[in-house]
Amino acid sequence: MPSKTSEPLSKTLTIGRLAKAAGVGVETVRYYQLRGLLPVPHSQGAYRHYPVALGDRIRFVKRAQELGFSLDEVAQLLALEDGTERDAIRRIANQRLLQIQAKLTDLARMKKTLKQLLKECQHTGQEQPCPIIGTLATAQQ
Amino acid sequence: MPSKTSEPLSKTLTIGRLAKAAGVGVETVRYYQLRGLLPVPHSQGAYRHYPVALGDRIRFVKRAQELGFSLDEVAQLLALEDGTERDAIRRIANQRLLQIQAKLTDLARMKKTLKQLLKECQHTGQEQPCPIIGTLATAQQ
DNA sequence: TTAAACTCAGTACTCGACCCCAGAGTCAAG
DNA sequence: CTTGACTCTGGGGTCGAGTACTGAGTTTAA
Repeated sequence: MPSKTSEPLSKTLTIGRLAKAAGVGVETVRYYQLRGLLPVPHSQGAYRHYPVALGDRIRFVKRAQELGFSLDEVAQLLALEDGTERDAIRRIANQRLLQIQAKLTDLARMKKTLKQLLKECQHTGQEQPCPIIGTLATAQQ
Repeated sequence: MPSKTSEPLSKTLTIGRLAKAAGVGVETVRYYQLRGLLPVPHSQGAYRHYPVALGDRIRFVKRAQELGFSLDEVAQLLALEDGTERDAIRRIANQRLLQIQAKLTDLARMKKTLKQLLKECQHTGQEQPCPIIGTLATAQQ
């Protein structure tokens, strides 16, 4: 029996513990539930009780956000999880895929530019004002 | 003499023309000026007059934004332009480079996962709920 | 059993990046 | 010199993604 705190046998967490486990605030968990990113928890008693697995879900949301997805978009990604409405879901996933590809392309170009910039910046004299940098501001077709 | 409208000989634009040229609203131009993304224009008279070249600058800002840079970060990138403080500037550029690289890596993994997901989703039966998708939510280390 | 810690719903506030509006002033074409 | 398009400052609103707070109720560990 591993218990510093008595959890209700089935592996669920109160909102605070889930939040802590996922590294977010309780407000965020509530907000995500409101936004449909987390299922409505089956509360026995007055408090929400979330399956522990939702910690991963929350972390997934966070990661997707960092990659520039909005919560609505993340919700669509997560809709994949239930497996109903397969075809609609596949369309969405395909869109996201294209979107990701576009971002990758852009970022790659950005990286190249910046790298080039840095290299040339290191090779020009201290006093003339880094002429390549005009490139940065202009040559971004 | 190419003139439908008489601009003051030196190549400057009023805020409206600059905005239109750059594909943004005048409010955005003013806001950017406020945020230090555009130099304070040397106004002869009561109106701002911007060098035409700033259109490129604005477009650069927009593109960088799409790549997930905040205006503050873009301001740092633009600080590259004057060429003073080379070393500080190089540090910033290097940070951005790392940041971009990290995003690229993440996005690439995301793409792979999603692709895999789609493939498997197409191959599993209609009724069992796409078991790989758990992967999406959990296996994103 | 009681006090500390937690949770509830709801509202309000924040922050970034703008957008919109009012009322006044300015510019330049006819 | 007038007219209409443009610009000015200043203030407010919006939207997304939360964070903070309030006053009440609930658990749970001592």
